[in-house]
Amino acid sequence: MQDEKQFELTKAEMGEVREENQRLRLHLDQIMKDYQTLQKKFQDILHQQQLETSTTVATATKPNEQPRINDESDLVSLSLGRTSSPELVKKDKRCTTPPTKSSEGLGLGLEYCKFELSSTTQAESSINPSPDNSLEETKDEAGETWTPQKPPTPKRSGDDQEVSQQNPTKKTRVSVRVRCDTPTMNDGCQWRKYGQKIAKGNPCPRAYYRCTISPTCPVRKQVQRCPQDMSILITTYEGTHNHPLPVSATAMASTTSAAASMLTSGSSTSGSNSNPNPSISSHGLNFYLNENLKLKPIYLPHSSISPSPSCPTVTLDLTSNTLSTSSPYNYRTPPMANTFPPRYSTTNLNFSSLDSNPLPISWSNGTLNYGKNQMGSLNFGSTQAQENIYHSYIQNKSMMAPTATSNQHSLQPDTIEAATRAITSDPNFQSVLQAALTSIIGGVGIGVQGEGEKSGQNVKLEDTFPVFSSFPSTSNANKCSSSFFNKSTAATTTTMNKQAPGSNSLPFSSSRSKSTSPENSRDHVV
DNA sequence: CGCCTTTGACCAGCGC
DNA sequence: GCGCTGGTCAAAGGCG
Repeated sequence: MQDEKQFELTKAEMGEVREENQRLRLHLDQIMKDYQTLQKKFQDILHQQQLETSTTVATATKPNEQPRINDESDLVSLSLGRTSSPELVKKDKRCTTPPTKSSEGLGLGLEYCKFELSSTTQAESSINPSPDNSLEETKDEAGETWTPQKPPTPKRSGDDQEVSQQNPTKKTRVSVRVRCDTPTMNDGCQWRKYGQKIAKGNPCPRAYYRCTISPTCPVRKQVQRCPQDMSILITTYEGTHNHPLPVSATAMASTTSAAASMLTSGSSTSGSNSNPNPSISSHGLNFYLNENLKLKPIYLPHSSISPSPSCPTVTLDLTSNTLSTSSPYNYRTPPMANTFPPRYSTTNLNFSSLDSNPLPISWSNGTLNYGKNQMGSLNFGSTQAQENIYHSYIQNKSMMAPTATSNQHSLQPDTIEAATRAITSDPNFQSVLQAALTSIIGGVGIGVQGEGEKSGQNVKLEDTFPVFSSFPSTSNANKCSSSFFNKSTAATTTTMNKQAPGSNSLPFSSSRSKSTSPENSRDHVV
């Protein structure tokens, strides 16, 4: 009798297991379907882009480029967003970044394949990030570097033709707001200061830096303190690196590149986007996307740092929200939009923590470090499947870094839905999320972006996030990384990470800033 | 000596 | 046209 009972029980259990198995299978089928759909979509887009840019990139070919990739052991080739298709990488011996149809540049493309090219005539890379970083070299050899405000000179006319066809004045900028008590944010790149100005309305001087990793690199950045909160450092990047990037620089570059890519692709895909307002609030990771001013722009009060009205700007807000509460100003009040005429769309990527997390995120050693308990706020699940996959990744990660995943929230249904729509309707959005996640999680490995793409809808994070155990850290106490946030990081030095050593150039001059309190700039902020 | 920062001058764009 | 402002240049000086 007992045996019979046990047999029945086991039978029932087996039935349940079988049922569950069936469910899982259905689930898997659904995922596979989604994946295939997305993949098809992605390939379509790639195909389209290739068609569109095939005429412009025909010249950028050099047989010796490919081997060079392998030579640079500590340099990483980054191709974000649309550039991450492994298929494309294989196909494209020219090392072209994936063709984009966006007229605005991916501000900080990290492609380096064009590094050695000098004879190509491509559109300005910051305008068109595709295989065209060579342009800078052409320009620079002529003694003219990045001169956004200068009218096109005859020698650039060839290049600018394409640019002007797209948009002559638009240059995507990526502005990163980071809480940082050091003069500059260590993003891994080498910068040389070439100027400093006191911008109107901001008592803190703005410093201008130029990338010095390559003498021909057109990338520049502006560093400025936020007038409302001096602990916030606003770094605005412009241009595209035309050289290999140190590993330590890839995190920031990938994120900014992705952000810029999102800005550019946002306008190009908005028409077909089923969700016209992909504003996602996933427990702390907020994407404020306004496309072509269709949405009410949400400006940061520090818009003064984006000086040129001709530059669409992406703002990555990596500050904690506690700031907002401690400050007399609400940093995300829509009325701020009135202060700055929205000539061009501005995208704010808000990585702030909504809860009052005292640990801000920071760029450390080139890696974006998020405070503990932040991981839980980064859920991009759309369907249960996506959520599960991401959670499984999180869990996976937590095995390696147990402290990183201690606080996981469940997703609000509408949030999930919004995320789903956004992700599934815009492949580029996915790249952005991927890059953001990549950076935030800290194990950044965009170099193997191809793997991530393979996974289709559900980004295979394990493949995309190789641990950067070799991430160089800086010994420069002046940098955010070592002094403020990442106190736990071992301070191993590396020459790659040398950034304005001993820089006291922080646009944060006490002698100049007589009025650094928020009150003094209130009139500017309105 | 080479690289870097500092800083005043210069230039161009923009608004009035 | 003029003044303001942002952005860049380049000489001078500092530092390792």
